[in-house]
Amino acid sequence: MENSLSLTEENYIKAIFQIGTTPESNVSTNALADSLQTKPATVSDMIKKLSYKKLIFYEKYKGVALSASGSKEALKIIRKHRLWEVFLVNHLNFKWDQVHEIAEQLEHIKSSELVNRLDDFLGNPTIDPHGDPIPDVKGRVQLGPSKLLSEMTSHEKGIIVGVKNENPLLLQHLDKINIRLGLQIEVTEVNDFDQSMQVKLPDLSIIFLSEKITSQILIAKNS
Amino acid sequence: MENSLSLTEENYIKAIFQIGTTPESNVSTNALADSLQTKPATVSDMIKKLSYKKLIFYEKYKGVALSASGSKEALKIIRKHRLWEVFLVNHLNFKWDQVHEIAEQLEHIKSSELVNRLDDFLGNPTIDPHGDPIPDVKGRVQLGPSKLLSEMTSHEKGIIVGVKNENPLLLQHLDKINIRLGLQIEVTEVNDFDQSMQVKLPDLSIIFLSEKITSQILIAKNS
DNA sequence: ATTAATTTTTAGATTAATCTAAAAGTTTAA
DNA sequence: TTAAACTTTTAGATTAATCTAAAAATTAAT
Repeated sequence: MENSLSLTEENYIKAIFQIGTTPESNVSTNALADSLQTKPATVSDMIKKLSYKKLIFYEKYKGVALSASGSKEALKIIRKHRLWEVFLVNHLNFKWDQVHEIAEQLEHIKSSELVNRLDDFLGNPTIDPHGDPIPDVKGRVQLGPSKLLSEMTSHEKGIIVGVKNENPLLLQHLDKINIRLGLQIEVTEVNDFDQSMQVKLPDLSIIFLSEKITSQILIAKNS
Repeated sequence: MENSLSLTEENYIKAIFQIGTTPESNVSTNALADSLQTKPATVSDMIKKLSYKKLIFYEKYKGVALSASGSKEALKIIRKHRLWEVFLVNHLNFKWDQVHEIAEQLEHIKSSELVNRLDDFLGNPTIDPHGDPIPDVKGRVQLGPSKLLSEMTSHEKGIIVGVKNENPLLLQHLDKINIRLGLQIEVTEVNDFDQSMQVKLPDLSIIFLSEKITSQILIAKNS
C-alpha cells in the first residue's frame, strides 16, 4: 500500500471531486486546467498518472471521474480543509474570508491521528464557516437539502445555510451587509429583468442583492 | 522581494541552523547530507543555490554558515515548529514523543498571520514540550543557561529543563521512568567507568541512567 | 613532503511537474 | 456530411531535486 499522494496529485483529485457535480459525471481536461491554473497538456499527463494509480476512470477524449479510492482520498482532503477552517475561525479568530488560502495548505498535512484529534478538539463540527458539510472519519457527509437564494420567489422565507463560493471579495461583501449563516430572510421583491432581489433581514432592514450574489447563497430547503 | 523558499530550501536552512553550534561555525557538506538523509553531491548543488540567494555564506570546500537573512528564515521555521508542538501537546493531547514528525510538516505552512495568532492562542509560550526555547516574532530566543545532566557530579541537585533530542524512543523511555520537564533531581551516584548515574526523583525513587541518556538531558544552570 | 584517506565538487542521468507548439480527435454548424 | 471550431493528446523542452560515478581538493599520516 504505498499510498501517499503528492501534493499535486491531491490537488487534482480534489479539483475533480469539486468540479464533478455527481460522482459519475465526467470532468473535462480543460475544466481541470482552468480550475488548477495550469495547461491542458499538463492535465493530460497527470490524468494518465492518476488513471494508472486507479484513482480515476479515464478514457481518452472522454474526461475523467473519480474511482472509489479517488473519492475516498478527495473526501479526506476536504474533511481536513474544512476542519482546519473551523479551527482558524473559532479558535484563532480569523474571519470567514481569510481562511481558505491557509486551509489550502493545511489540508495536505498527513496524519490521520492529527485530523481526528482536531475533529474532537473542535467538538466534531458538521459544517465549516461557509456552511459546507464536513465529512466524518468514514467520509460520510450529511448535507441538509438546500436551494439557491436565486431560485426563490417573492415573499418566500428561508434560512441561510451556506455560501457556495469562498471568494474573499464575496465573503467580505456579505459581512458588510450583515449576511451570515443561520439568518432567517424573506425575499421581498424580485426584479424580473436582472433577477436582482430585495431581501428582508431579521432586523427588518432591506438589502439589495444582484443575481451574481443570490446564486451563491444557499437556503435550507423547507423542513 | 520574491522571497518564498521551497520546502527543500527551508529544510536545508533549518538543518544548517541546527548543526552549526554557533551562528559563525561552518557546517560541512557531509554533515548536511547526513542530517538531511541525502547525498553530498545533492547538498553541493543546493548549497550553490542558497549561496546565490544570499541565505548562506559559502566558500568551496570550506562548508557553509547562515547569513543574517538565512538565520532569520531558520528562526521563523523553528518558531513555527515549536509553536505547533505546543498546540499538539497542550490542546490535542499528543504525547511529547509523537509531535516531532507532524510539526515537521506544519512548520512549512506559510502565513505569518497564522503563526502569530497561534502564538497568542497558546498564550505566548516560551518553551516547547521538550524544553526548547520558542523564538518570538522578532526571532529572539530567551534560553536560560543550562548544562547536561552528564556534566553533573554526585550529590548535585538540579531542575530538568529540556531534552536535546526528539527521538521518540528516548522520549518514551523518559516517560516510562517518570522523567519530565520541571522535575527537581539529585545525582546520588556516578559510575566512573561508564559515566552511568543514579538519580533521585522528587518522590524519592532512584533511577539508573546511562551516559547515552544523561547526555541528552538539560539541567538549569544554577540560578 | 609525499602518499593515502577523506571530503567535496563536477559531470551526466533521472523523475515529477510543468510548458509551448503541433498533431489528432470530437463537436458543431452550415 | 464536410469544414470549421474546439478539445485533447503527443512530442519535445525546461526546472527543481535528486542520484551514481568519477575527478579534484583538502586533510591526515607516515
